[in-house]
Amino acid sequence: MDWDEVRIFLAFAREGSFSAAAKRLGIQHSTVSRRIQALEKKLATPLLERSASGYELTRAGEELRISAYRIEQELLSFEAASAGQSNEAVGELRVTAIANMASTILMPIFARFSAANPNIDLRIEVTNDSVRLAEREADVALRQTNAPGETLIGTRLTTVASAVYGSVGYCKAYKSGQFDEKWIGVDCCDYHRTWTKQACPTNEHAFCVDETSLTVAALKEGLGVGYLPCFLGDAEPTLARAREPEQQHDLGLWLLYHRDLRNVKRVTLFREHMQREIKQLVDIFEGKQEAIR
Amino acid sequence: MDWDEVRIFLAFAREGSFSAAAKRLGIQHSTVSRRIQALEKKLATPLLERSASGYELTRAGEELRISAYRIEQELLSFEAASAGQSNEAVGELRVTAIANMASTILMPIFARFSAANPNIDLRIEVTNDSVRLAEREADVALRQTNAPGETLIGTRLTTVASAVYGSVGYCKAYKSGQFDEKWIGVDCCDYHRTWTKQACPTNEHAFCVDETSLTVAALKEGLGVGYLPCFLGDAEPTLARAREPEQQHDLGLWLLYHRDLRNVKRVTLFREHMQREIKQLVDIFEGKQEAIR
DNA sequence: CCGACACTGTGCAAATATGCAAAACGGTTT
DNA sequence: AAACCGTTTTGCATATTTGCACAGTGTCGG
Repeated sequence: MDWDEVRIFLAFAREGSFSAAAKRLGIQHSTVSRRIQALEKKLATPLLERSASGYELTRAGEELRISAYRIEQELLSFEAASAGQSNEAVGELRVTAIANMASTILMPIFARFSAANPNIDLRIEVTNDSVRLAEREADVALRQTNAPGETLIGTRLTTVASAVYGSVGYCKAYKSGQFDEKWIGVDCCDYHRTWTKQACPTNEHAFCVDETSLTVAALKEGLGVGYLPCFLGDAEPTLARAREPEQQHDLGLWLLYHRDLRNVKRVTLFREHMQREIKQLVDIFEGKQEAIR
Repeated sequence: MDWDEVRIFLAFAREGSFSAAAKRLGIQHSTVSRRIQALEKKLATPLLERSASGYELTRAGEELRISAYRIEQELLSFEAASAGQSNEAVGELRVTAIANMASTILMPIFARFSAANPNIDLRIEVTNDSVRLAEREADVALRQTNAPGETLIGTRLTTVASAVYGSVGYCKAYKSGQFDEKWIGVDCCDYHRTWTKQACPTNEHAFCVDETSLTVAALKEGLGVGYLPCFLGDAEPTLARAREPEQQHDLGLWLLYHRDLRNVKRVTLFREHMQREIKQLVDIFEGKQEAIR
């Protein structure tokens, strides 16, 4: 029995299709298909069967999935332990961050880390949906939240304040009482969706976006007002605050990683780097206007 | 990371050399060497280092060995469970038996099982040293013992009686008091060695053998007397009992297998077959002379 | 001290697995 | 019903891995 086929099967069981599994594994779907076939043949047991929508695991397949998961955990924790021992700042470090942050304020920080640690190849990946660090989809996750997962450990880097923004022109006209505020419908994350709903209970939006960068662009066009993290809104000279930030909209910026990685050099280095750098930007994140002017 | 490399590493860690690992895995030693090299490269951690005699595992290697062992257990128990579910009498059944039995009295029984179950490919392997059923070196073991391992389960098929044999001519001459009995030195198993020592405390042997079939041949030549299982000694017309079997020399014949395999069809079938067949041969095994005459 | 032996590393040819592209299939939409 | 999308399967050329043979090295025993 080829143990590597179990790894491939696990990817398939997670993703639900050969194609998706292949994509994650970075191999061809035909290979996934063939190797799972080979596995079934060797075990003399079908592991999956066609169903109405996609595939469904058989009982044996389900059990193998569980076993494979345990094996994965076993190997991941071994890898983490062995990396912790060698204690060298080498290897790959996969960081997942939120799009709007990674492409703006964080990028120079990443760049400096990379320059300071040339032997660590840093891979930044943008993922807005929650990433499964237990399965090591990434080594480190940067997340905005007030309730970080329990099984993960990490640091609260800073507080991210948000406020209501509009274009400079829009805000001026609005404040002089020319018309009611129009809210842009946002669907980029749970927080912004909820806050918008609270601020604009009628839920009437003439314009909707599902991505923070689109919110910025829409606001610039004078289409209305909407929530933005201050570090984004304040950085745009054509935008102005329609309301000042409120504490209830504060979010923690967390740097999270799996317990097993807590002693791995490249992770601790990255954590310390982020803490140092973010500390200098705390005013920007917390929306202290003085920091801008 | 290729999980299959962990499997190969485990074999290496067990056997202590590339060659031996390759032999057990049924692949080339160069492959073992290359894949372990590849594994070390991927982990960026040395797993083994040269030492005075052979290789020695590094700390990381030792940990990987432990992880790999757990993984193996995980997969073996999955395989057993999945085979148990399908409940079909198909697949490979690896039986390990003692040489002198397998080649004589048991062979017709194996043959009948094979004929009755054409979809099970039966592999008989002769191993005198204790086999590790936990690592599934075999599915079923046939062993002579009075203390079967605790972690294994199985059935006591019958009692194997042993007696002292010599050639017909030798026994006749000896019984008529022409000379003292000469003991052949045997080293085929702990039991025979111990018994021989007890019977012949001087430990003076003009002729020594280390295999039961050699004992038979030596006895036939009239070289002396020695212990044989009755089913072997009685089957040889040119041999006669120098002494009758004693109860203290009785051994249990056990059919042993791993707990996980207790519900696997091909194993239960084999067990039942063996029980049925051996029951008919109980007189031969217990050395009841009437059975022969 | 030398030869026999067993083990590991390397070059090359053969076997095997992979990627790629096209075809087949199922489900959904127009 | 037809066209489309995403997915899986299949055939084929290529890339990789494996086995094999040989060379190099260390150990053991005479």
